[in-house]
Formats: sequence, C-alpha cells, structure tokens
Amino acid sequence: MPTEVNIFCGKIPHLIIFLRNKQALRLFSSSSTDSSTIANLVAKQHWSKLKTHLQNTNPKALLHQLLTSEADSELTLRYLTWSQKEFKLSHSLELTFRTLHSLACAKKYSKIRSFLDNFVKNEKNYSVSSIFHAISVGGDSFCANSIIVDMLVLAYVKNLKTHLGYEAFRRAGDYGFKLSVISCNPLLSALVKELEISKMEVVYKEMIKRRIGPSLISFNVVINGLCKAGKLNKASDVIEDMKVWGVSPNVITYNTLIDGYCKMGKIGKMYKADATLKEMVANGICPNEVTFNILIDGFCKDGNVSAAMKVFAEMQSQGLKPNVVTYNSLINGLCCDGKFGEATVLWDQMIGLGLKPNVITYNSLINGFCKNKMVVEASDSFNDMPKQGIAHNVTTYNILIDGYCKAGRIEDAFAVRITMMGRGICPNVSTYNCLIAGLCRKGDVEAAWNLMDEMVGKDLRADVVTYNILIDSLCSKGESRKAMRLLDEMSRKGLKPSHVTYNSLMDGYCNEGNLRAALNVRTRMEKGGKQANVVTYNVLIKGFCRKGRLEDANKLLNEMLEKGLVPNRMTYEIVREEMIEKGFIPDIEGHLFNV
DNA sequence: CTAGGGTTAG
Repeated sequence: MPTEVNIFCGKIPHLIIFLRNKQALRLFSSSSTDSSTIANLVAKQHWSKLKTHLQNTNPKALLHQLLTSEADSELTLRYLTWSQKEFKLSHSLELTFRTLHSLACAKKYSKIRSFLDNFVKNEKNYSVSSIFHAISVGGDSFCANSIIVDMLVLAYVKNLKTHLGYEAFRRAGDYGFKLSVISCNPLLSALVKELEISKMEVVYKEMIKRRIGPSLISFNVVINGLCKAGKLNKASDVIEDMKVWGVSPNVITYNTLIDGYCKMGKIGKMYKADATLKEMVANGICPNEVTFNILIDGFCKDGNVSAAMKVFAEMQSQGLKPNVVTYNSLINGLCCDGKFGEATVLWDQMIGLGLKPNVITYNSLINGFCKNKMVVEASDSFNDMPKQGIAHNVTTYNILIDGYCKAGRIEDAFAVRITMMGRGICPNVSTYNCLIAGLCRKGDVEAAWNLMDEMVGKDLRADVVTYNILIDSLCSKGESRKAMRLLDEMSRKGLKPSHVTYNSLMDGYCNEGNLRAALNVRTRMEKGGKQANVVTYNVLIKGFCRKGRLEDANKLLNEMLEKGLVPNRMTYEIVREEMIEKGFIPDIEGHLFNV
C-alpha cells in the first residue's frame, strides 16, 4: 500500500497529495456534471480554468476518461494537444491513435491531417513500427485505421521524410490496411524526385497488387521515374499496363516518354523520340508547346542545332507559340556551339515577340562565352543582368567562377565567391566543386583538400561530383590506389558512385598499364548497378590498344555497338590513332567511321 | 500529385 510506504518514509506532504488526487479522480469519474464541466471548458478553450480544475487530477486519466465517455472526438483532440503542451507530457501512442480513430469515425479528416502533420514534424522518436502497433491496438475500425495510415504516409511525404513514408507504405501492406492514390501518388512523386527509382517501382507494383487503382497521374509519375533511370523499355511497358486499367495516356504521358528518349545515350534516340511523337498523334493526342520544346532541346543536346531549328519552324507552322523555354534551349545550343551571331538573332527575335529573357537565358549566354574562352564577354553579360532587372542566382555565379577557373584565373574566381557572399548568395556544393576542380587542374591538391574541409564547416556536404573531381585528379597523377580509397570513402558516406567515378578509376589503371585492375573496377561498377557507357568503352579500348591487344580492343568496340551505344569523337580518334594507323582494320560497319 | 530550359566531374 502506498499509504504505508509514505508513512514509513515520513513523506507526509506526498501522502496528502496522493490522497487528494485519488479523491479528485474518484469524484470526477463518478460525477457526470464534472465531466460535462470539463468538456465545456475544453470546448470554450478556457485553459486556465481547466488547469485549476485539473490541479488535483491526473491529466492522463482525464484523456482516458474522455475517450471512453461519449465526449466529442474533436474536444478530445483539443484536450490531447493542449495537455501535451501544458504538462510537457507525451501521451502514449495508443491513446493518441485512439483519439485519431474516434476522429476518423466521426469523419473529421482535416483534424487528423493537421494533427499528423505536426506529429511527424515533432515526434522524432517514434518508430514506424511502434506507430503501426499503436494504430492496430488503438482502434477496431479497419476502415478508420486505413484512413489514418493513408494520412500518415502523406504527412511523412509532405514533410520530406520520404523514407519513412515508404516504410509506412510497406507496413500498411503487412497489416493489410488499404491506402489510396491520395498518399501513393505523392509518395511516388517524392521517390522520383529523390531518384529512388527501385523503391518507386516497388510502390508501383504494390499499388497494382493491392488494387489501389493507379490513376493517370500515378502512371505518368512512374513513366517519368523509369525514364530518369534510363529504363525506357520498362517505361513503354507501363503504357501497356495503363490499357489494362482502362486509363488512356494523355499529352503529359507522351511528352514524358519523348523526353526520356531524348535524354537517352543510345543510337537512334531522336529516331525513337520521333516515332513516339507519331504514335502519339496516331492515338489522337495533339502535341503541345512542351512536346516541341522537348524535341528542340533533344536535338540541341544531340549536337544537331539545325534539326532543332527545323522543329522550331514546324512548331510555328502548327500555330504553336514558342515561349522562353523554347528560346532558352536554342540559345543554349547555339552558344555551346560558339554560334553567338545566330544566338543574338534569336535573342532579338524573342524580345520582338514580347518575351523577356530570364536568368536561364542569361546563364546560357554567359556559359557559352565561358566555354568559348570569352571571359570578357561573359563578364559584360553578367553586368548587363541587373540593368535588365534580372538578379544573378547561384548558378550564374557558379558559371562565372568555373569560367575564370578554366581560363586559369583562379584568383578572380575566388574574388567572385567573395562578391556573391557579399550580395547574400550562399555558395553551394557546385560552387565549391568548380573551385576544387580549378585547384586540382592547377595541381594544388593541398588547397583543394582545404576547401573540402571548409565545406564541412558551412554545413555543405561533398557530393558525388566533389569525389569524382578528386578521384580523377589522383588518377591522372598515377595515384589510382589512393583514388580507390576515396571510392570506398564515398560509399561509406552513402554516396552512390556514378559512371564518371568508375570511368576515371579505369582510366587511371589503364594509364598505369594495369588492365586487370581496370577490369575489376568494371566488375565493381556492374555490381553497383551501372552498365558500361561510351566513356567506359573508350577508356578500355584505349587501354587495350596501348598494350597492343588490338583484337581485344576490337571485341570491346563490337560489344559497345551491339549495345546500341553511340561512338563519340573520342571513340573515332582512339580507333584512328591506335588501330587504323597501326594497320588494324576494326571489324565493324565502316559507315560509322565516316565522321 | 504528372511533362520542357542554365553550372560542377569522365
């Protein structure tokens, strides 16, 4: 008995409080007038009065009381939220979700939504599994629980906790709760934004399995995700899935697919893009300005600005008006090619149409100047921006910094960094990457490492590109083994090595004459889910040629073509210098080398 | 909650 304990310990005041509490509780639970008084105080939000009433009561017991009584669920929630703040106590998950359950039964969904929104923001300590346990024991209506879980997933996703949203989605399946597209579509979309494509595929497959009828938007998001991952075949298969579900593709579906083909690094990609366009028209879907913009940008990035100009003309003949995006793609394409005269014509044309160049238009122009070693012109355009009422953004500064670095003017590049900070623009990872690359090119790896340390202090984390720069720098100095250690370090930090990472390492080993090590890197790359690309083949072909293994180089060349990869200028140069000049005629279709 | 344009690494 507590009474005895208290007497033994001589803690008389505690004993008194204990008895008063007990008495108050008993009074409260036996008297209905008291219950309605409390409810009334909660309803009117008379918190200070309620606090006086509660002096002798256990706040947790009151919540329990409200839940078991006929109290209005909204009042219970109001009390729950207030008492959490007031007494700094966290009610058990079970009571919390019982409250939400009663709200769901009363169809007060917006209350649940806002509660869960705060809940996932603040309650960092609860695991998804403990929440699911609380939900399943806290309420008996399967339907109400499903709605709560649906809103929980949505709350996680909206608060940028996609991984938790994904976990909740999976657990919902284990518990058999039925989710809806209201939470699944934002989840799919968030997974695509974070490039978590394999997780996205899991969600998509589960949606079909659990009969959460995917909507047009679900399909479009999934197609976009698969395109971003380069899985174009799977993306076309989704179109077939749509037919099964009786959902018709719309202009966005086709545009997404066309863009996917445009950005794919394979032979005949623009042909496939064009074929998809024809298929779209055959299915009665009319191309819009976005369709044309995608094709124009695709041709520009393919190094075929004249084809882009033809599409541009076609777009206008179909009565579609070019917009800023159209002009930006074309101006960017022309500037990268150094065709500033033609770019200027388009620039004036867009202004004549009443379209205003924006920060991206300027960035394209400045980038073109920088890439063509015209730093003075770049700087002039940069200075023109504020006069035209266009603010520089972090990308503008990064382009200029990179331009100065590549022109060998590192000091000027660092000066630009000072300027941007003075104007309240924070350097980001790319800013540091440009500078680090500049220092590496100069051979000052010491300073590059110091900059990397500085990033940590500014709450910036080195990314894949940072590591790629350092790895490549080490490899080109013949320190491939050191570079391999960086590969391990980036994996430890959860960064996924890219094609560039592996290709630099292979190049490093090839230049050291260590083909075996280079091939081991390729194996590791494939285990990491990356297939050899054009650069991989170029590196390896060159490596084999240098060792005089022309037959093996030839095999690689054929393998690359069989995979539909497009040989680039580098491929031709390697083959010409290393194979043809040594009297070896590559056993591949000759027309490919007529460039 | 769905599609298009600009920077850094091979």
